[in-house]
Amino acid sequence: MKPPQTRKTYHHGDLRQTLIAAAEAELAEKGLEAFSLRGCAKRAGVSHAAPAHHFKDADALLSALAAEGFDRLRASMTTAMAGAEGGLEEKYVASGVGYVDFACANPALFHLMFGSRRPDHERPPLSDAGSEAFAVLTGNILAMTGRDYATDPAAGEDVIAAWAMVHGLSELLIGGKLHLPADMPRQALEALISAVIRRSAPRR
Amino acid sequence: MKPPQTRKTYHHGDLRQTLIAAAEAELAEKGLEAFSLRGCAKRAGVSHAAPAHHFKDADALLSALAAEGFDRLRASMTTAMAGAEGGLEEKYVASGVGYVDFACANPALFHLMFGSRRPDHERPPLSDAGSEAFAVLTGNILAMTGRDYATDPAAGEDVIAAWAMVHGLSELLIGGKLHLPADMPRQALEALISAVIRRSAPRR
DNA sequence: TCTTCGATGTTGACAATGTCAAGATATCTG
DNA sequence: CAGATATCTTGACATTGTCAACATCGAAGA
Repeated sequence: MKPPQTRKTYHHGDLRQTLIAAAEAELAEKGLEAFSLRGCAKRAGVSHAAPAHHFKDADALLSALAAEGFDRLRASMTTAMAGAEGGLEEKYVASGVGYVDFACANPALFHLMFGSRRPDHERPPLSDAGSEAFAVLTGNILAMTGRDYATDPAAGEDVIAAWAMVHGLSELLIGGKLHLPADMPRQALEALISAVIRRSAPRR
Repeated sequence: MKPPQTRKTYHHGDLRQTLIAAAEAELAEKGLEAFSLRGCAKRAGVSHAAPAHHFKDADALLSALAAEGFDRLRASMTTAMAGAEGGLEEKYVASGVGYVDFACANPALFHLMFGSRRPDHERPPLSDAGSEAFAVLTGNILAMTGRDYATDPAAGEDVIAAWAMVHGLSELLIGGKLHLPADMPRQALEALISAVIRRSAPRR
């Protein structure tokens, strides 16, 4: 973000990254439905057609942003795990809380990452980032049960239940569907989330 | 759907319902991202501005469609329950399978109902339909645990866990995130879904 | 150093879209 | 039967994504 308003140089210098940051701001403010590529360009202080030199499409820009999102989702899970005290189950629950926290802190980005067909989830930069976040989850379950999702089909149920629970919880919280009391203290909310996630822990 | 192509009468006769049906077709074919009001009008065989006389907005049309979706979601859950043999837990699992089946059969509609801010979820026709679907779930949990979500806050964890599990499972299946073997027999898939849902059943 | 040339950014244009206003036509009401 | 109302059409406008043509910069090689 060298020149937030108007820049002196004809060339921007780091437009690609600036556009991704602008896209995230645009997404957070206006939501995916009202997302506009021209709006991103305006935020970055360039003309409406400048993004085309860095991203083929509007969707390509969103893909890059989604990939960043998966990286940060993974980071949110691992840092939450690092702060957890106790056994494997505590780490498992903590990673789930990290997942949910990320979703609640970045609802529109989360929506882009999971609920949209606009990014191309099959292409490497995005698919890799997604797989790595997924690996945190499967790693925890491997540690708890000794079963490897990659090789042991019996681990499938554990992994799916774990992922579905944290993901569904995230979606419902973001969507405001749960109608939780507005004055609910933050600590009580965290406790509720933890308790729900704990239910999905694999049985040994 | 009186006149699929061109009609003889100047007035349509039942444009409102026709537009909702057209919107569902448009949604299923093109997805929410590429949904177009003019496309709906074309499908219904009317001019591009005709919908304005029945729906204030494109969002108003989508709201009406989403409300229908919640009705059908509830129906999918109750019919699945009716076909279940066994005790309360079997009915609970069946209602969840009905939820997931609806989502998989109507992915774009499901996306509209839960993942979009375009419909106004606060206004009666939609909010009521959503509440009624929700009531199937809470009803089952009340039957199993004797706790009422409306009055007993201790039921909250049960209800949230149940909903999060079926909802997350639906989202992940729709999004193709689970990378299940493509040749997986339908029966095995249903068994897997049932097993996962059963994990979220309330403990007595 | 100079000069190309590719990368990067701008301007202008186009089709598609949602929405509005004005007019046309059918149906209803008295 | 006549005015009033509901319904539909046409035309227009601003906005958006994308493309093509042009402008500017920076760097690599002569």
